[in-house]
Amino acid sequence: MNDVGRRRYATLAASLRARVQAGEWPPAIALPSEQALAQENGVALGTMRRALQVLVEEGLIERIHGRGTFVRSGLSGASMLRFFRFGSGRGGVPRSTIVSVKRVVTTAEVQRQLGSAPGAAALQLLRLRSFDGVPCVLEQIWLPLPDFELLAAGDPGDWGDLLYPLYAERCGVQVHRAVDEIGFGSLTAAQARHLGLPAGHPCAVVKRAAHDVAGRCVEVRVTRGDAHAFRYAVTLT
Amino acid sequence: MNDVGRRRYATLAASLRARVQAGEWPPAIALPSEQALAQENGVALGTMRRALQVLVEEGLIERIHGRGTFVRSGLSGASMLRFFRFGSGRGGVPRSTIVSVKRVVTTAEVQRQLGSAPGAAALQLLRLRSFDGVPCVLEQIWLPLPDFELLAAGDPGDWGDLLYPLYAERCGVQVHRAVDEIGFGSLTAAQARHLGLPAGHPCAVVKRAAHDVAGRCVEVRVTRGDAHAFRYAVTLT
DNA sequence: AAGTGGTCTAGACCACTCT
DNA sequence: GAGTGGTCTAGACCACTTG
Repeated sequence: MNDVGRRRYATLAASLRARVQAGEWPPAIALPSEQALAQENGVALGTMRRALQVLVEEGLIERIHGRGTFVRSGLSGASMLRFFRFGSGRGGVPRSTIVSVKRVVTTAEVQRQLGSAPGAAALQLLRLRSFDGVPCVLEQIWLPLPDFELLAAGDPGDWGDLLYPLYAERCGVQVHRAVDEIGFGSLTAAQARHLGLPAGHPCAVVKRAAHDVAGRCVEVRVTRGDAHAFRYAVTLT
Repeated sequence: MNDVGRRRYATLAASLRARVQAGEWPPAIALPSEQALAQENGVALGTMRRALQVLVEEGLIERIHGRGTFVRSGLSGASMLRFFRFGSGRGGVPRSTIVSVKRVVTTAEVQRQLGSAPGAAALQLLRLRSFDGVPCVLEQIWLPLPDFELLAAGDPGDWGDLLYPLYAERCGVQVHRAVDEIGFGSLTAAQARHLGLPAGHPCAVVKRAAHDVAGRCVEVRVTRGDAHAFRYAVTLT
């Protein structure tokens, strides 16, 4: 609890981080100006700027010249399709089809990732994404209940093609950070049927854990697509 | 060529970048101090710091408290093994076996990546890496000639287990940046034989283009390993 | 015009490394 | 102790967005 010897901007950054994670500033309403924050904390303007810069680099907030400083809203460009090259997919948003929605008791593995209690309930979705009617990837998705109770009630037909905006609008859940783990496997007969591929066909498997701004896991997702369509680039420096 | 209206630190950063890429400061000898650079360019210290910070973020230089500012030397942690999970590989450096070395005329694809002229010569290596005598990944490597002429002459037996330090010591080539593109495929009979797997076995394929500090491509590499041992994590924010 | 973040300055003082 | 980068200050001025 003692800050002696600690860099002042780091202390300020920690304090601001806590306030952001506690939801003090909802997305779309600005934080106090750097002037105000500096005064409030009795530090020079440059020091407060430095503290804010830390949170910017963490991806927690964004600063817009002339407008203000804002808590970053949901993830953009998180589509699984970025892992695959499909002939017709010219950057557009692929169609989403919800194959099934059921209330389940999570398996131990999913439970661990969601950080929920043993025997906790979840909503399990099966979702197919396609370009021009051609199925590309198949997704299994688990959402913790009761947070997503409103989705369990609704009609999947009007959910649209993107899930994260849906989570935000209907359930007030903002996905802020995600970790994707890439692996390899082969399709079960049932999975292959949805994708129009032979059973046992090789597939890329992307396991995602998505978290909100406070670090709580709000979605577990397993995506499968044809291994031959998989491509992903990494830059090292 | 005109800097009017441009941010001063960006101009300074560009100037420094050019000098670094021209090789003005070899690795291990320090750049002038920020004081000296600021004075030399007639700007405040903070502005020069900001310019240096740009190059740090680009991964071009690194600053060490109390010692000075240095051009970053070769890539570290660039091992292909980071893409795979093998039972025995507890973080150690795997053994490297050079299967073959030959002088070749590059294919169009490799030529394009190396940025060399049509019909240009290259050195082609075939390399097997193993833990405890168990082969893990197989690599095809192309190196532009005449830059790597000294390797063509030497005995692969004394090359050791790491290539990038070898490139630096024997040929004066520093690998500074690399782009790895991940995909999936299957092994040819010859490839499978080296890895002790059946022909046609699914494999992960990592295609790398490695560049020096000036941006020139100095190595093309294709690495293959058992697809079932592949795993890679990506974080999105 | 008022308010926001971005750039630049000039200087003090601190922390680390080397000799 | 001399020299390096890292932190912090106090303030001027600029560029962008909004009413």
